[in-house]
Amino acid sequence: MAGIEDVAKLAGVSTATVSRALSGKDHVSAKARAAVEAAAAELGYVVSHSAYTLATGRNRNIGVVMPQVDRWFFSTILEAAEKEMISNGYDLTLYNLRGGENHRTQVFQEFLMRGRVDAVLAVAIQPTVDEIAALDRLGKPIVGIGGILPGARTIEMDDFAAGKLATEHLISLGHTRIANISGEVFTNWEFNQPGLRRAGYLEALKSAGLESKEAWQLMGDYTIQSGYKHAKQLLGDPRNAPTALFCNSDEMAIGVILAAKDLGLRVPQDVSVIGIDDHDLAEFFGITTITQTVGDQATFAVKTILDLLADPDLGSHVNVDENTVWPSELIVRSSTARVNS
Amino acid sequence: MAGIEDVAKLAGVSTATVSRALSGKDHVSAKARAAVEAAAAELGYVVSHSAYTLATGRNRNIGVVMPQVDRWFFSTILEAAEKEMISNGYDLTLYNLRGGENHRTQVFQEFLMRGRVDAVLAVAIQPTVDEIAALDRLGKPIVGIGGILPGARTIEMDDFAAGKLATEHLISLGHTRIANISGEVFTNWEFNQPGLRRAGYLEALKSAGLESKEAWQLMGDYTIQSGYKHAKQLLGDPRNAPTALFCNSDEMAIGVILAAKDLGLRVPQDVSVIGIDDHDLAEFFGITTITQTVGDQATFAVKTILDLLADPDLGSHVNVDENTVWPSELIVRSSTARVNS
DNA sequence: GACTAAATTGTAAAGGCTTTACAAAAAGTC
DNA sequence: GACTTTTTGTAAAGCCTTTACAATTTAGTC
Repeated sequence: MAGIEDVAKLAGVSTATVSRALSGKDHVSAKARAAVEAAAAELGYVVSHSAYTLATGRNRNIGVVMPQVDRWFFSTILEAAEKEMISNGYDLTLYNLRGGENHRTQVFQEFLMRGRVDAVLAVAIQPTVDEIAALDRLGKPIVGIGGILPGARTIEMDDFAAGKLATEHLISLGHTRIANISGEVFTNWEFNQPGLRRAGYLEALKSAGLESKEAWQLMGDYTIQSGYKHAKQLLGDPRNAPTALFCNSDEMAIGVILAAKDLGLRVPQDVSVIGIDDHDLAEFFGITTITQTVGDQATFAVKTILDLLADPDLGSHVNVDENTVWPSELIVRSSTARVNS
Repeated sequence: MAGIEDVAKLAGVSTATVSRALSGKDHVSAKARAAVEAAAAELGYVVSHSAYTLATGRNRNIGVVMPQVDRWFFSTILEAAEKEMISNGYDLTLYNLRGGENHRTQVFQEFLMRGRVDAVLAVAIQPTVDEIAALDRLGKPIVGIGGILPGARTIEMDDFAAGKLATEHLISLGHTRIANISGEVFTNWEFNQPGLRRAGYLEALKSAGLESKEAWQLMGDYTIQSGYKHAKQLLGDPRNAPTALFCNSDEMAIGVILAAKDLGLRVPQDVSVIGIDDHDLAEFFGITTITQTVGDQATFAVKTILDLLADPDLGSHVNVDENTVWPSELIVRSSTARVNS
């Protein structure tokens, strides 16, 4: 393996110049830079990453922590985040917290703190105040997506407002019997996003002087299967059947549409359905939904991290826990219509 | 930040003993080990990962290279691979090659070669012979999923056999008009898996003395939308309508089912559909399919990498390019039935 | 208790780069 | 030609562990 000295020798300069040239610093003549680059290419030299890290304290590596990977929301974020990182020369190290409390602790204690990463992107995960403080002490920025983190910058859609807007849309179409299929929160370190959306739903109903039955407040798990199961149950029950459903995810809305079809109900003539996400499949199924452009959220989050890394002062307790409310808007497609009275 | 010397001082031993104790090595008395652990805990000491890497040459980090993340196949692999790695103390660094040739070159040259990773898991990606050789020279194992890599260990399902089996299943039900919706390969570094499945399909037809029309050989992109579009077109055309479709993915099979429904055709009475994957949704939609247990493939691949890392001799050119044909089997559900003659 | 073998511990070098202060050389300016 | 500015080189310190080897301690045996 060629080292920096070999390159210096071949290029006819000193190691200091090689270092300066290769890391794109000032005070290097064009000629010297070219010679160094040529020599490096010839020898197949690449700087030793660990030596670089040891000397500079920088890893050029960002840790992404999420509760799971194999669902639309998370893999979409990963896709966008990786792209933004790699094009800025940063690696993405993935920490999936699916393994429970022990696993979670291990990740924070052993991996994030050991200085393998320069910063952390927490997706739909709520680190403890202590964990955030510890990272802060190490000078490692942390940015969150999906909820508010005290002591860190965050990006989130307004889940309460989204729940309210979705419900208001249905109310504006004359619906009075409106159900909500929410999501479940399994651990105490995830955000209570389903609760907020549910609250928005209840608020909208209340403002309109409408009621929500107990039977209309369901708990799903974001999947098509779960939307289907609940909708079949609900729409098949003549005493409780609502005329409209607000689902916490587009996937569940798809499940609802399929269930309605199987019951011989037409969407939207007999049942209206609205989701949240603007999932890849939403347009295909004609789902009225509320966008959250998650890929863009991820890109923005990574940009914020890179800014923080470039100028550490930005993070110094001034605007640290600034929360960006991500814009989301209603997209009306063909799954909602005026109630059939 | 506490360093190893601080711990040594507090525990009243040398740095060498601290190192031995903390990395679980032999030749440390129980007393010394306890003292070191107590001191480390008190000071909140964690070993510097970069110094560890510089001293040992090991990163405890495995690079995963894939052409995209936000599709079922890839995110399922990622989920399983991360789990296996983290529980063995390895990090997963993600390299998504979606950005085209330049991006791909950058990843191989700058990231993989720079020694940021100890090994590479290539998913549905075909590195060049040179790239594999370069990694080999650096002593970095590379294991592939999804196709055969000359010079590396690989795991793949037998795509030809799967295509043949799927088609034979349809033939055994009396179908003679069988179409295939294949996949597209966009870059020259991805495996030609669609081609192999198509070849299996053609072989099965040929063996049975059946023909495949040009119109029955379609090119999809693995998505529900694409299955729907092609199926609607095909099933709606009275001259060409097949009685059965073999799809390269379960998602496309779902699209076919939805298209059939929209055309008023019953599945499986009027049209049979078979997919490949055993996707999360396959059971829900009652899709007859061929399993490929991708999560298990990923786990196995990571285990192989860890073995290779533990015992480098294993990789020394003896069985290097051993390919594991991953078992896959037919799961018959309710999307296929005897042809309606 | 002397002697040998085994286990434990310490010392010091190695690993490969970046940084930096200072000095020296080259280039540019009037 | 004197003076300023830019570029380059020198050389050492620093980053923090691991590990080979030597030294020391402990255990075991007769």
